[in-house]
Amino acid sequence: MNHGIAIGKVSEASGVKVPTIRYYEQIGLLPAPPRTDGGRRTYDGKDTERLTFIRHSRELGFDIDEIKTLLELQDSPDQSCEQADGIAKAHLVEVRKKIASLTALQHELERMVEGCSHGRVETCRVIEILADHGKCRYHGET
Amino acid sequence: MNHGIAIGKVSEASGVKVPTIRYYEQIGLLPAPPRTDGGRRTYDGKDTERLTFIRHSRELGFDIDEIKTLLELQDSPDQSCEQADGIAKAHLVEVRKKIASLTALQHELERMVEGCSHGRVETCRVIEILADHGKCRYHGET
DNA sequence: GCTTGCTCCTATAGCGGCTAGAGCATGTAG
DNA sequence: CTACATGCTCTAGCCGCTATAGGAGCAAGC
Repeated sequence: MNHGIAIGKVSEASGVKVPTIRYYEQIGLLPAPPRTDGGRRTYDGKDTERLTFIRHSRELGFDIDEIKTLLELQDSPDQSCEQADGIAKAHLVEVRKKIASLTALQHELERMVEGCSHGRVETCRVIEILADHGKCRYHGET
Repeated sequence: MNHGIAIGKVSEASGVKVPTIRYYEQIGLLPAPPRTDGGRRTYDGKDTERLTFIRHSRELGFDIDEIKTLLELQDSPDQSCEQADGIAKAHLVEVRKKIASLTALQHELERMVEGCSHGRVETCRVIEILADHGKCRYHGET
């Protein structure tokens, strides 16, 4: 009888790399699964789902702590989804901020690159703007 | 006679924190300055400029290796600025990619949040999409 | 001179989220 | 039975800092 999915299979099915799965177990994001007599981890379908949830959440930029909360919420379906909503909304705000900041950064880089004389470093717009903060229009965060 | 600027002053002038300055020295981004008899670092105007250059470059998202190259270029003004140009251009490409990815992410998050019934977790769109990758339209990187 | 209190010093460890490598044990196909 | 893939643990490394501990230096006021 072959009960339980090996870590490699669960990795393939979920898209989470093997060492990352072990890391998630270590930090308590994924429960420690039962082991075979030989000491190998054996997973089931629930674990695969959980890992897929985690991977997807990470792709969407949620950090581990947020994912922990989201997973706990998923486990109690009768609770209000206010908290999940809140996490997503807060994250959306952060993403919008980052886009705004990166867009300003993009414009500044364009200005640098376009203004470049393609000559000697002495007259290079790129170096010039980096050296003199006053010549730069970007004052945000990356 | 008080020759040399103390690390605190250079920090204030450049906007780079004191431990970060020491860190930059450690990794060879900033040359080790002379010391007082008591063993304190003494900087000059050039160092302040260099640190400002570094800070500004970091704000624009360049990594330490790129900054090393840019600083070397700045020190040899007669060279062609092709390389500086290249670094800036490559970085611009990365920034544009990131913006595109974050914009897709933003839309997906909006869809999640807007679709939320604000009821129980069981019917929560946020949790639902995270659990089922197929329901998500975002398939990029953050 | 002496004390107060600020700045500075080194050295080490930690952050997040993994990833890589060493050196073994186990499971499986031919 | 043997080869080889896959698994195991443990440790260290990545980036760019930041924080903490435990001291030493130095200027100003008394």
